[in-house]
This record gives sequence, structure tokens and C-alpha cells, in this order.
Amino acid sequence: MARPESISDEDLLSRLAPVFRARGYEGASLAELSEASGLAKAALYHRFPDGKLAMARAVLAAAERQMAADALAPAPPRASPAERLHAMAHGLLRFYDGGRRTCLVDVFSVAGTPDAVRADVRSGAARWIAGIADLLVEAGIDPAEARRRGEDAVIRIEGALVLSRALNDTAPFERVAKTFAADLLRPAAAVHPSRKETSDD
Amino acid sequence: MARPESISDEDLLSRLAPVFRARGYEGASLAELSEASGLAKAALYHRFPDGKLAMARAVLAAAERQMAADALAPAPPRASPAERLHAMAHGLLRFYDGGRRTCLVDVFSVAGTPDAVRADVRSGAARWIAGIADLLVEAGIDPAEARRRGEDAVIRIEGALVLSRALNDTAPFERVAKTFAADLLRPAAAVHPSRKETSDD
DNA sequence: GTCTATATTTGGATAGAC
DNA sequence: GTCTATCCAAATATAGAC
Repeated sequence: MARPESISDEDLLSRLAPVFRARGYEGASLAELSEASGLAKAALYHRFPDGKLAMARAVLAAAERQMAADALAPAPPRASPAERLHAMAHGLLRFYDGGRRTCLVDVFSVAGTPDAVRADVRSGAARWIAGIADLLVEAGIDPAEARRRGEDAVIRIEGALVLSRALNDTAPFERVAKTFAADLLRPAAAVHPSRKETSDD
Repeated sequence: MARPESISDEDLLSRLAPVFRARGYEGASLAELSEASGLAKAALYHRFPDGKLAMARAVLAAAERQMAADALAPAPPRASPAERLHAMAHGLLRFYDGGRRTCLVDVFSVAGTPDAVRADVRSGAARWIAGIADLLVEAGIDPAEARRRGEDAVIRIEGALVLSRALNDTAPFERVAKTFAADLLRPAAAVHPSRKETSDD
């Protein structure tokens, strides 16, 4: 521990990520990032010449890779869509630590975050939705409906994370995870036979 | 414009609110708050001796009042639950500017926000859920189920706001608002007869 | 490749004039 | 009740030794 030893990029990102997750882009100070990583500020600038901006983008990219591994494709592609969706729900519970972890899509999309990061968030969220929709299409769901349900899935995940955080109670997120697969595979929606689509305003 | 004229508390809060909404607690700087309000920093401290903390709490309290007026009780109490829920959906669209406005429950619940503000958010979110649940009970829904649906409503609202912000597209929020009333009043849920509740992990 | 030390700007908050 | 001017701490970022 006496000598400065190099830390791998992967390890480094895994230590920086919790700071960005918890504090958001603006809230994550270099002092905190330095302490969390065990590297002095100048060393962080050596690894990330573009500073905090580059750190945030790298953390976001790593999160997307981990999400893809943990949640989008944890079950073998040969498994049934239902099995894969249950595996996805399980992966989401792990990825978000049962609802205690903040989602970067949430904290990095607020104003004040640099545009480059926000653009990454936008494309990442779109890929996330598309990934879920693809799975639902494989399950025999109409593409347009699959797209809607992919959005619904992300909406429920993000909303449950916000509510669990606000209430300081993981129950909402756990409940959403529990009904995740069934909600996405529910029958043809049977939309209110007598009033098709609610025609308000 | 020559003489300093007093501004009403209500007007003042309505000018401070967008800054907190857009930037969150930490992101909202006194420089921005000063510019948005038209008051010098020292004048803001005269109005709010406890500084930014007091401003945030006052803005949050005002938002809760406006939410109560716009969304929770815009339709006459005599109206049917379905009518009141449609009115609520309409009020939500207005309150969140069609999905362009951030929710304070989201941005004020992140770490870095003072505990006093986070506590306000927690109780406010709980009241919000309870308000919706009460309405559903009046509609004849079982109290436990009404509570769940109240949480679901807030989850969908918060999630849709996050997604609309992340994608820079109001469509997700608009879609949630459109199906809001019908989703909350849907039939008995008919929960997956053959596998009650998904027994994973 | 990491460190200590520092430059520079911006943050929240105050003093005191009017 | 608002202003200008200022204080001090913390922010991002860099210089230069090792």
C-alpha cells in the first residue's frame, strides 16, 4: 500500500460509479471521486484528460454494458421469452440493489449535466427500450405494441426507483420487479371495450 | 425599474421554482435564483433567513399546494370517481407542462439534498399516494388494492417524467396521462390464475 | 502514473449603505 | 426591503516533483 499501484480501468469505473449515481453529475465533486477511487485528483485527470465529463461518460458506458449483461441477456437466448423476462427482472433487482441504487438515466438527464452526457443517456435509454421490445416481439407481440410495452417497462422501473428513493423504502421497486414479466406478457390488453382509448381533451 | 419594489411571496416562489425544478437542490445556485427572481442575493436572504434550504422547502410546499389544487381536486367532489380521475390526468398534464417539467419528488430525493427537504419530499409523496388511494376507495376499490394502485399511479407519473426528460420527448408522459384514469379503474386485476404472483427467488 | 501544491472560479452567506 | 461589496469555503483544473 506504500507505493502508488495502478488500478484497472474496470475497477476504477466501479469505484467512480457510486458517486455519480448517488450525487448526479453536478453533485459528484472531484474531491469525492478522488476519495472513492483512492486516486488523487491529478491522477484522475491523467486517466481522464477531459476531466469529470469523461469520467461520467465512461461510467455511463460501463453501466450500459453491465445492464446488458445483468438484465437484458442473463438467460440463454434459447430460453423462452417468459423465462428471459423473469431473468431480466432478477437482473434488475441485482443491478439496482433491490431499489437502493439510483439510475443514471434519471440523475444524468437533469439540466446542468453536460450535453454530451445527456446525449449518451438519450441513446442508451432508446437502446434499452428497443432491447426489451425485441424480446417481446420474439414472444409474439406485435412490434408497435412491443415498443409501447418496452417504454412502459422503463417507465415502471424508473418510476419505482424514484418512489423507492423518495419514500426510502424498497417495497415499490420490489413490487414492480415481481410483476415485471407478467405485466409485459399480459394478454392483448383488452382495452376497455366500450370506450376505446379514453377520449379526454 | 428604478426603485426596488417588493414582490409577493407567491410570485417569488413561482420564479424560484423553475430553477429548483430544472437544476435540483445542489444545482440551483444563488446566482441563478437571484437572476430568476430579480432579487439580489442579499434580498433573498432577507426573505429566507435560512437561505437556500428555506427557499427549497417553500418551493416544495407551494408545489404541493398547487398539485392539490390542479390535480387532486380539480373536479367537484360530487363528480364520479372516473370523472375526477380524468380531471386529475388533465391537471397532471398541465402541472407538468405536458411532461417538460421535472418533478421535485425526483430531483429533491437525491443524495446531497438536505435531510429536511428530503423529509418533506417523503411525507409529500406519501400524502400524494394516499390522496389517489382515497379516491379509488370511493370508487369501490378495496383499500389495500387502492393503496397499490395509488403507488402505481405515482410510479407511472414519475417514470414517464424521467423517460420523457431522458428522451427529450413528451410522448411517454402524454401516453401515461391518456391511460391514467382507465389504468387506475381497471377491473379486479385478474392476476394470472395459474401461477399466482410469480414465485421467483 | 501518482503525488503535493496551487491557480482560478464559483459556491453560499453576510455587512452595511440607502 | 433591496442594494453593492465582500468573506470564506469548495469547486474544477493544472503545474511540476518523483
